[in-house]
Amino acid sequence: MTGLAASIERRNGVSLWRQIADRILQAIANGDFAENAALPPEMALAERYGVNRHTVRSAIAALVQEGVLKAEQGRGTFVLSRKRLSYPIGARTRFSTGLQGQTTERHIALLSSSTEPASRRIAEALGIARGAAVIRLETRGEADGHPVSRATTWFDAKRFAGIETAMAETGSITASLKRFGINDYLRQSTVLSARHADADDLAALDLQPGAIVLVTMSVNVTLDGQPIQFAESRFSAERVELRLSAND
Amino acid sequence: MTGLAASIERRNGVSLWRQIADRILQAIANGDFAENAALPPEMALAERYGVNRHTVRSAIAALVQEGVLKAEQGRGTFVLSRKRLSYPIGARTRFSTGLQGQTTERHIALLSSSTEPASRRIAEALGIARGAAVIRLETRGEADGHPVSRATTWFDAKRFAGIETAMAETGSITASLKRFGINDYLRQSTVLSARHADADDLAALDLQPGAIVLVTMSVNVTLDGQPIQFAESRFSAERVELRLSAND
DNA sequence: TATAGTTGTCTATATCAATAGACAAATTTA
DNA sequence: TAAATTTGTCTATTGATATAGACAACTATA
Repeated sequence: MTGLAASIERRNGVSLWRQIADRILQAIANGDFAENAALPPEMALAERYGVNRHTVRSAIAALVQEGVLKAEQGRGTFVLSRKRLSYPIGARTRFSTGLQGQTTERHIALLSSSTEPASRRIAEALGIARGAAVIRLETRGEADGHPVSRATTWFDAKRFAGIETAMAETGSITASLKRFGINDYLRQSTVLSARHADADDLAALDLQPGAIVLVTMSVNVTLDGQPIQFAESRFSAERVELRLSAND
Repeated sequence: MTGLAASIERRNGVSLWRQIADRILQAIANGDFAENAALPPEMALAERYGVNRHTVRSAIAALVQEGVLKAEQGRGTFVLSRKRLSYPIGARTRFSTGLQGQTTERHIALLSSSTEPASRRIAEALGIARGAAVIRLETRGEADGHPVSRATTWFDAKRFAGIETAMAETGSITASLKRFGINDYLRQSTVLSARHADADDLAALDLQPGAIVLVTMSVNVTLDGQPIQFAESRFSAERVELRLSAND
């Protein structure tokens, strides 16, 4: 709400430069800076946060490294990257259609797949016996070549044998399910949480350590309520916001 | 998914002990430990994360300070606190009814209120002129005496003059709106994001520095679609998860 | 062309974070 | 009771984090 303001805490296990970098990222994501706009000078930021100029420089260096900012000696420091993508969540959520108008190209890349026995949680969600075989897909959602989400998805192995091939070929869950005779489906429930990104998230989403991910756990069902898919998706909180609409 | 596993990153501005503390909190919130269950011994944790025992001890010390763990010399370290509250988000979300069954007592405390000119964003959300007077309420949602959420809410000052008094008296948005002739309302839209808690969040939600908050920005409307309220709410990601149901 | 404003680099110092090892203190188990 | 297990305390060392100050290099502007 207040842009670059909001204060900084000491001795909490998070370094000052990391906290300041987070605040700047937040401000950019909130749209407080236009693209190519100049950041306030280092001395001004140092004063605002009550830290040394070198500490601010560490924060800026990290963001330059990340490709978010560009510093020019004598001129100033400039914002390169854009606002957050707004990702809709609702009963009819689809990865590719959701981002229409915000990006031009999007697809889902299959990173790996395996078959494993269902844990209790997954068995419950899919309505199958605990320990029954499930197919696990590790995927990454990409828009305009940039990673947007990282998901782990489980399907009943009996009903959806070979879905990993369909995913690899089509790059789309919706298209893959069509091959199994499912022409429409709904998102039954979603549980939302947030945490620090782990090593896998960092690599897959091209994040800097310390980044935050939004986590959704969802169940998709056929129109008559039969569960078909359980998924845990991770989104970069810096790059994505989730939007819930009433009419969806 | 994998409980206490998930690895740890170095040189990223977030100290190892803070990262380990976060992982333990996550595992507890996920229900990987029963209440009063023993944490693995310090040496085992140190080995699992590839760090020195003293680093694990720092993480545990922080969580003991927070009241999440209790260490007993010679016996072990034990989990005190419970799973996350599951907070429903949907068209008919209400603070007090949402947590039914999970808590016994809940209300909203009014921290402060003020009148200010509407920013562009708030004017748009409420469908009033930019700069028109709006009432701003700073509130804290509490359940069983523990802080759950911290919210900032804006109302059209013309239509809802004196609503701060109603809030202070009733401790409920729903009850306050009734005094203005609004017997029912819907949540029109919600935008969800996450960030590190700022100083205000830390104080209001009784969090440790470095904690993550889930942020929702929502617009409530009357049944015929007239906007009445714009709100930004912050929830502790450690203590709360947000649940989206299809039939809501 | 000065001058002011800005980022870049260097040196120095103090504190925090992390590692390492040793042993004490308390509890549980054989 | 003795041994094993576990948390608590202490000392020492290293590297990362943060502060402080000075000055160089570059840009825009009066």
